[in-house]
Amino acid sequence: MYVIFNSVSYICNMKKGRVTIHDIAKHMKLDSSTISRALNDSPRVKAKTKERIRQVAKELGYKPNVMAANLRTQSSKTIGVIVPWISRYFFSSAISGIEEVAYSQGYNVIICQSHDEYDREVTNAYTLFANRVEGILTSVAMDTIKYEHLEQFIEEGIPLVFFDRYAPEVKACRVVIDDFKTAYQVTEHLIKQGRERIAHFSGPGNLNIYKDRFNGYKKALEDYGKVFDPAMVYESRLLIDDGIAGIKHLLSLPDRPDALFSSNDLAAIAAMKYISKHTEFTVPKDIAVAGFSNSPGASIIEPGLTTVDQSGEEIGKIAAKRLIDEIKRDIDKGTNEVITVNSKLIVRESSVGKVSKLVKEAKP
Amino acid sequence: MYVIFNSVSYICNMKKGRVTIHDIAKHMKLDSSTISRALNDSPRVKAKTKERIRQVAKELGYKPNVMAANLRTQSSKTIGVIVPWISRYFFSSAISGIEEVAYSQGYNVIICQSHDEYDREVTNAYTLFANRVEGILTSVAMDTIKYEHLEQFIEEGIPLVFFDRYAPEVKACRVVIDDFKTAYQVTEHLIKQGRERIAHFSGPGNLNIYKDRFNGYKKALEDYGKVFDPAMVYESRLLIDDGIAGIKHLLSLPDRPDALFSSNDLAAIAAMKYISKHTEFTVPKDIAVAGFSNSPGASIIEPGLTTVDQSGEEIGKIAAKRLIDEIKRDIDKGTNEVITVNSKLIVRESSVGKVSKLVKEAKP
DNA sequence: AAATTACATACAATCGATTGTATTTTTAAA
DNA sequence: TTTAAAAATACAATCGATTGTATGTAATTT
Repeated sequence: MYVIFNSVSYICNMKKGRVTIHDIAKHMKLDSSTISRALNDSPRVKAKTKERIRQVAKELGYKPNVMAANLRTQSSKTIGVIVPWISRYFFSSAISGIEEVAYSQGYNVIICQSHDEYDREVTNAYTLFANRVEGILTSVAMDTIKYEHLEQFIEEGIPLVFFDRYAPEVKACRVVIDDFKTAYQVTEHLIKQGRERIAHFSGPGNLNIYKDRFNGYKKALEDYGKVFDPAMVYESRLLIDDGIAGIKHLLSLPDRPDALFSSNDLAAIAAMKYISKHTEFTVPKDIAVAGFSNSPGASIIEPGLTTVDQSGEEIGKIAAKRLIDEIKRDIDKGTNEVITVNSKLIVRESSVGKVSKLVKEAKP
Repeated sequence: MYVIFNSVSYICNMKKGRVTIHDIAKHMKLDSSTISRALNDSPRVKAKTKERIRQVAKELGYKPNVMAANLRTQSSKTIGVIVPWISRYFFSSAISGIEEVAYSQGYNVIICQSHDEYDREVTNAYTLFANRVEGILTSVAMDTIKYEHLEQFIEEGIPLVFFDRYAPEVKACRVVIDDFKTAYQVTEHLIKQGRERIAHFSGPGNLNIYKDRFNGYKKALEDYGKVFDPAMVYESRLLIDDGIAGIKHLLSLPDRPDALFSSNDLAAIAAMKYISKHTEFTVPKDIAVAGFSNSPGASIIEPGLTTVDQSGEEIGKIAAKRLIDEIKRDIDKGTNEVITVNSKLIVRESSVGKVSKLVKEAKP
């Protein structure tokens, strides 16, 4: 019979030098491999021994060092995420969904933000690579027009899944909503409310989502026999100031719009705020407004903002599931598959009702 | 002279087996230790050799494996963050600030969410420990009343810094705003607008921030000679439904309030929405409303919500700086130091102006 | 009781980098 | 030219776990 517990207290007092399986092994006069197998519940260790080992491990305050395990097993159990801004509602909810799925499957998540800048995105990609992430989830920066930093992952066999904003050139799965279709529906809705001159806030043309939304908008106009007027399109980065500048510009035109479809909620809300504070127009009477994304602000503003519901959480979850699937199955990588997540038009008061007389008068 | 580049293409084609310093060493007929030193710019390697090594490393597509380096150096260059919800604006902006500082100092950030549940917080803490994070930043869950899972870090010499919500029992630095003082100011402001019956939405009593805000509210009432009426305090988890239920309840009282100070914006906005949609009262005429945190919605809602500006980004940055300081200096750990970040009352229309006649009449 | 099998555990290499010490090469001084 | 000192590089152990192989012991079969 061994008496092994009397030195336990001594070991526990050792501050820095964490307890390793070798310490346990020494204490129990066993080999570290047996400890490892026991703690991993291998059938190669007797049940009774396992129990004893677990007991001692607990008493010694053993905590596994996953870094060591990962090095040995050549797996990091980590996935990397690059988003433009963590604090944007859409992205933070996507991250929330990603984290949810990842943790349930034993993966850690390392998060980086590109601040919508290409250079930072490249640095982030490098960091994630050095950390040997097993997969990447990303929504590309507004500034990104080269993609080698993303392609390197695919070349090395590390799966990559885009969500929301993707790089068409890169052969990777993408989880998106049908931007074209939903933008079409938004525009159609505005047309059906009797609007004649529908303006559009668009984002940087290199991003698919904005291109698609623009195309959906344009197609709807054409299908319903409205003239498409380039002067009605205001392209920007869709920040608050852009929304203000955009609406200011559009309302100053001789032939001003009677509706606005913004490619995101942020700019739409900024525009609405500007209209109600600094102009004599009212929403929706004089100008109907619709946004995109259904951010929390859309249901707070008065009148409620018509927008497109796009659940970041759901998109994040689906993207994470797909990524982990690719990691685990170790196949199917590099397919260009497109996963389309449901999105739907949410009609609120900002776009409903007949256009006001004012607009008609303003026309020639 | 060596001719070493002709086999490079062969190596580059090797998919899985990543290039290591040993591969470079073999190719250059050098020792891996020299490669390591060269890539780390050690003075022990000749400048010319370094240049050659860097060149070959690049050609072979070498990417360092930080996991291996970390294991050897006993450092993970990673800090862990546990927040209740990533998608809450305050937390996502705090994370944004944390990430900002961390990356500038070469640290990665692993993020977990507790969903405001104790059990998940414990699991998260365990995961972060296993990943050998060098420090922890956390804002504790609403449900947390035991703290061993946090204390273990301090016991093991891993610095921990609280931000926003802290555990008073745990001997760790905390980065907070002066909740008592600002809550006092909010209440004072409402009193100065001539409000007589000020209600309060409070959060779970085990969380310092809500306790402090409540105490600030109470103290202001006392200082200004108002009676403190427990019936005017509604305690909840401050979610949207809680805000609705709370205002419903308060307005149904025989002696209803003429002002509301909510411990967060979410519930305040929910209450305002309820008031304008389902009652005959108006804000601020019949009931003034103030919130806490200055979330984006506060400036979107009409009338604008009076609230307290509390920059998540700044708090996150300061907390991260402090944590990294503790990690690096390897001293000063376990001090109970409190770092107070500026916060200030933002007065908007929701609380300004004289109280309406209606209220006076309702009084005895 | 001898031989065979199954079971439990030990040994040793390995993952990819870092780092103290030893050795070789180069340079400078005698 | 010989030798000492300095510079450049090689050797080898290490971080903490995992895992294929070897070894020893107990259980089973003949």
